[in-house]
Amino acid sequence: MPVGTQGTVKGLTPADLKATGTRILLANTYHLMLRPGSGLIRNLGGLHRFMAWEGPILTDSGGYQVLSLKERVKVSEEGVEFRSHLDGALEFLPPERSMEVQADLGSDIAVTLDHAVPLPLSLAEQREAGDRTLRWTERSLRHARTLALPGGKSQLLFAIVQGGGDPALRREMAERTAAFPCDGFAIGGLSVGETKRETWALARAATEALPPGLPRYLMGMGTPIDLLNGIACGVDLFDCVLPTRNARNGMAFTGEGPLNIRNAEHARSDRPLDAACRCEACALLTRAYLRHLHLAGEILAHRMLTLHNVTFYQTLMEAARRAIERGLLHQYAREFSERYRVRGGDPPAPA
RNA sequence: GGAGGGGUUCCCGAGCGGUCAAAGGGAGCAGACUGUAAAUCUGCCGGCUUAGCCUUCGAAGGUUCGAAUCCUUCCCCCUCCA
Repeated sequence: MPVGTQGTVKGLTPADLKATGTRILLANTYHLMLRPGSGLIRNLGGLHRFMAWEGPILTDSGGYQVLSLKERVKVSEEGVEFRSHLDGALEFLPPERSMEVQADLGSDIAVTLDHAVPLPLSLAEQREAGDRTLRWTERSLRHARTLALPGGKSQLLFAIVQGGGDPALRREMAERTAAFPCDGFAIGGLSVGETKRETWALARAATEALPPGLPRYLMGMGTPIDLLNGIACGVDLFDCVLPTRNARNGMAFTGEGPLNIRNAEHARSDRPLDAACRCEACALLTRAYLRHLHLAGEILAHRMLTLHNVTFYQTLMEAARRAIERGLLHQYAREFSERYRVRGGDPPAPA
């Protein structure tokens, strides 16, 4: 899922998104609640109509903003208190309100409100946040069932697994989350300070405790290698800002690893970003031209790199799906990893 | 012809006797970014055998323990008056 926090995948039109192979988007409760307001979107027929996107939308509950806006947030048992980053107004977001906003938006998949915490953190605090998440999950799901969506459509509900950085606690939280009646499960609170090795141990601890027949969504990750590792751990759905944000910051993902289009080595290159890519940028534009656009601060650079990166990610997922169908996922992941070169990062998939 | 202002490290531009290899910005070079307060942020940015040394503030000479800063001459540029 490309990330469309504010009801837009920055720089791309719905038609662009279709061309990338995107099927489902993510949008954000907290941001759309503050601006333009969920009531306004509901009155205009819901988020799909508002942003002219016909495909499915998953809405994040706002739980991540507890991390990303931590200096303007106070968490209590009742819910999350935000000091608006737009005008400083006090906004209270209890689990019930998050579900109401998501119902107003009319997303196809709503996600329960969770309490995400950064690592490292004391085990007692990790447990406290996990327990609170379970109580909030219960409240979120109970309240969501009382809500009507615009146009009478239905909405799937995903519950979020927290549990911090301890695999045993993670497993316990996943088991207790799995007991809730819902349509799928999200794994949150990863890539928040732990090592990659720990990330995958935690992800596996979670997926192994979740029912095999329902979708699992790994929240917020990751790099191309992360996605393959996540799939190997039994994850079905991902979202991440890397392909879009990094595109705007000059980074392009390729089969040979990420590249920084600002780098002088591309100044005279008439190669495309990735010769194997089907996107418009790769079909028509050279690295030298894209570098020029980026250094000149031209908006087209951001659009083209975003289009490329999202296409690259969707192509990677299509290839993974085909590999799974043929029982060749591990071979595919190994071959991809061998070609994909990252300085100093992204260790190979766990056994 | 007269009066005045100025030439600073790639560019713009501060400095106006020591704490100056010289503020700040730009450009350039590199890096970071994982449920987006991000078209953002960080580092480097004269040279070297880098806790030090060498070269540099239009040019040359001088004053001084010490000069980008003061003096002399010269070379350029700009503004106003004629």
